[in-house]
Amino acid sequence: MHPYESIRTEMLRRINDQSWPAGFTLPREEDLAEEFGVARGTIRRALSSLSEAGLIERKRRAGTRVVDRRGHSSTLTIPIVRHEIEARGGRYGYQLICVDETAAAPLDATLFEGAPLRHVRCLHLSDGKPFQLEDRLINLDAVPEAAEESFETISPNEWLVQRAPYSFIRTALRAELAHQIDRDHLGLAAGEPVFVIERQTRFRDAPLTMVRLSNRADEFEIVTESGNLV
Amino acid sequence: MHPYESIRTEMLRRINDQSWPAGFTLPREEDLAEEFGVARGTIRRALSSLSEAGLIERKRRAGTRVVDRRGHSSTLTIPIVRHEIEARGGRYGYQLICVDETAAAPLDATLFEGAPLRHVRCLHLSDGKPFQLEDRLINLDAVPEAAEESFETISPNEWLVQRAPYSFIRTALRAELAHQIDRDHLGLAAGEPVFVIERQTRFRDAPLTMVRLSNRADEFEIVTESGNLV
DNA sequence: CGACCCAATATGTCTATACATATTAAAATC
DNA sequence: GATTTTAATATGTATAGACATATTGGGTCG
Repeated sequence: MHPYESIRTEMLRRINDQSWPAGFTLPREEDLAEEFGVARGTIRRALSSLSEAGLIERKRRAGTRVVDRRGHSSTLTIPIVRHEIEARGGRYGYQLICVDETAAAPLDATLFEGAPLRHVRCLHLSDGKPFQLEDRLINLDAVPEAAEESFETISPNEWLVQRAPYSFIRTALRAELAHQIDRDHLGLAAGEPVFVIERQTRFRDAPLTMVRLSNRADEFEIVTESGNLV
Repeated sequence: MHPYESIRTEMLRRINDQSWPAGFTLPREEDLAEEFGVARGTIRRALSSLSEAGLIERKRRAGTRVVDRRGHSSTLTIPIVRHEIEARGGRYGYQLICVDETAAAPLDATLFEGAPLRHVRCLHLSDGKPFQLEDRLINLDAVPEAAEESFETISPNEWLVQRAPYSFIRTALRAELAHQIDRDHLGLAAGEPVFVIERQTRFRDAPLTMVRLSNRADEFEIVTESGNLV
C-alpha cells in the first residue's frame, strides 16, 4: 500500500468515527504533512481523492472541511445497449424500422429550434428478441452527413459516436406506461411499464441529437456498485 | 486557463478529430512534456483528468491508449428524497407506516443470512402528498441501536446516514408495475407504473441495510447533466 | 517447442521548492 | 459606521529529479 493510500484510509477512519465530524475543518496541508511524515504533495494526493469522492470540500484560504452529507449520492454509469446485451451472453441484433424527416410522437423537437432534422427509429435485439426501442432525432445542421446515411446496417447510436464528438450530455431516466409504439415493437401488452432513457447531446452549444430508449421493464434494470475507498 | 487545462483541451481536440483515433497509443509522457514545453508532472495532470473521464486508458509499460467507446457511458447521481423535494420547492413531510421484525413482501432477506432484522416502512411526502414509499430492512447485528429507535420522527434513511458509515453501495433502478403496497400508499390505481430504486449498503463485508424506494412514475425522474471538459 | 527468467520501459509515486491566486480578516479610508 | 484597500493565508499549480513497479518482449534452458 502506498503512503497516500494509507493516509487516505486513516483520514477516512477519522471521518467515519467522527474524530473529524461533519463540518470540521482539517489541519492545513503542511501540518498534515508533518503529522504523517510525508511531503505536502503526498497529503494533497490523499485529499484530492477524498475530495473527488465528495467526502470533503476544499476552498482556498478557507481550508478543507468535512462535508455534511445527509444521504448517499452515488454515481452510476448507464450501460450501452450492445454491451449490455453481450454482457448477458446474448447475441446482439439490429433492425431499422423507419427513417424520415418529421419529428415523431414520443419526442419533442422544440429543442432544435427549427433546424432540419432526421428521425430514425430502430430496434436492438437480444438473441433475436426485441430488447430496446430507439427513437432518435438528429440535427442535420450539426451533423450533415447523417442525411446520406441509410442506418440500415449500423445503429444511429454507434454511427454518431464514431463521427460526432459531444461536449455535453443530459440524461433522464423514467418509468412510463408503454406507448403504442413501445408495445408494437417490444411485444408488450397494454398496461405494461417500460424503462425509458432519454438523452440529449450537444457539442459547443449546438444540439446534436436527442434519443428516447425504451426497454421492457421485466428484462431491464440499471445497476451500479460503488466502493467507498475503505 | 492553466497550462494543464489547455493541454487537456488540445488532447481532447486530437481525440475528437481523430488525430488520436480510438486505440491509438499516445506518445510517452516525457515526449509529450517536451512537445508541450512543460514538466512531466503537468502532462500527467492533464492525462489523469482524461483518464478519470474515461477517455483514455493507461497501463504501465504498455503506455496510454485512446479508449474505443462505442457509446456514451455517462455517470449520474441519485437524488436524496428530502433534497429532491425541497429542490422542487415542495415542503418535505415524513410519515411512519409500520415497524416490525419480519421481512416483508417486496424485499428479499436472504442477503442478510439469518441475521436479526428490523423492518421499517415509511412515506416521504411533498406538500402533504405521497411522493416516495420507503421499505427497509436493517441488520441489527451491524446496527444494534436500530432496535431501540422508533423512527416516528426521523426517517431510517437519515437516521442511518448519521450513524452508520458505509463502504459499499449497490444501487439498482427499475420500472415496475405498482405493487399493492405502492398503490395503497402512493395513491395509485391498478396498472400504473412506479420507478423503483433499490439499494444495498455494506460496511466491511457486513450487509447493513437494504431499501426499496418506490416513486410515482408520473412525478419522478432522475436527471443528470455532464459536461465533457470541452 | 514450451516454460521460465530477465532486462527494458512507460507509467506511478514521492520529495522539495517556488510561485500563483482566491478568500478572508484586518486596516485604512471616506 | 460603512465601504474600500491591503495584507495574510491555505489551497492550487508547476518544476525537476529520484526511485518504484507492473508489463512486455526477448532470450535462455530444459
